[in-house]
Amino acid sequence: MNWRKTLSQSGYRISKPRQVIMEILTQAKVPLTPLAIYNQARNNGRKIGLVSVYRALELLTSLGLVCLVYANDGSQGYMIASEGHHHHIICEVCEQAIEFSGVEDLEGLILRVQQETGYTVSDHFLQLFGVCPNCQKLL
Amino acid sequence: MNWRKTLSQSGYRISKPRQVIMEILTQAKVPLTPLAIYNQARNNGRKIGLVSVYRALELLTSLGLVCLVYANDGSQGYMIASEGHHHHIICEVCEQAIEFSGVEDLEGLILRVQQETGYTVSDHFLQLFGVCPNCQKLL
DNA sequence: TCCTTATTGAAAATTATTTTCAATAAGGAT
DNA sequence: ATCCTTATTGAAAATAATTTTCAATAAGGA
Repeated sequence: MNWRKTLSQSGYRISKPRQVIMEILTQAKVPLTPLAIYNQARNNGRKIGLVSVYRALELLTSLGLVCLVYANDGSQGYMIASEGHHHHIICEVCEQAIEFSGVEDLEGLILRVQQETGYTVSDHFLQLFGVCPNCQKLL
Repeated sequence: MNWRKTLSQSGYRISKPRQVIMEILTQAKVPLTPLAIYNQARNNGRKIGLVSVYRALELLTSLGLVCLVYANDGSQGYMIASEGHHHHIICEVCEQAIEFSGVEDLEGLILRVQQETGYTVSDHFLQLFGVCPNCQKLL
């Protein structure tokens, strides 16, 4: 299902700022902050307000169309999200981030932690950090 | 190695604010924001500045004595860290967070992702979310 | 095309974080 | 124990990030 349908079917409108933001995030290679998205839109001649960026990101994230990733230093950025549960691996040199899937690989760990801690586990967040193929060549 | 030694051996002083912060974090059950730490110190009659809290947290985190965890909503808090690499599981009801270890369980996943993506993986961040034993009873 | 109302965006308000700098205190040297 | 050096503190100011407010706009069903 594409993001336009997801928005409509949830009762939200396909507004200009939302379109611009989805376009930018779709093409982005690295996670972007709200301000970065705003600046990029401006540079492309698309006039949108920073407030709308904040609001749209909140909405899009809640719908699972966009997701928040964390740099190793704790700073945050937004990326486009594909359907289903994914994780990200981020290059520590160029920041380029890509998705990977693999919830199954965590099953064992989750079961063990549930037994050891008594917690029930309902969700998880995993991110890998490393060096992307391109930056490996340059080093 | 205790935190005092870690600080000294790295050339840092055991100052009052750092002691207060380590005390508070050691006793804390939930991750605390800089402001929360500051307020708690104040309430206990320990007069420290908020700026020092920010500075100390940055230092302590860089030394691995304290670590940053993320709530499911993206908000951040600090927790005491034990030695070695650990992960956290956070209760979505009461926010209580505890550590668990288990880097080994990720080996397989990491190897697979390295092959699939071409990235080399050097670090990772994992957090689980769920309900703690106590909150399970109350539900 | 009209009409309803979700959404926008500018400005103001609030909150979070960082910088500056003189005063203080940690801890090695004496 | 006291002195001395300098890392560290904390108040205030500066900056940055985020949220609120509200009148104007525009999305999309009728």
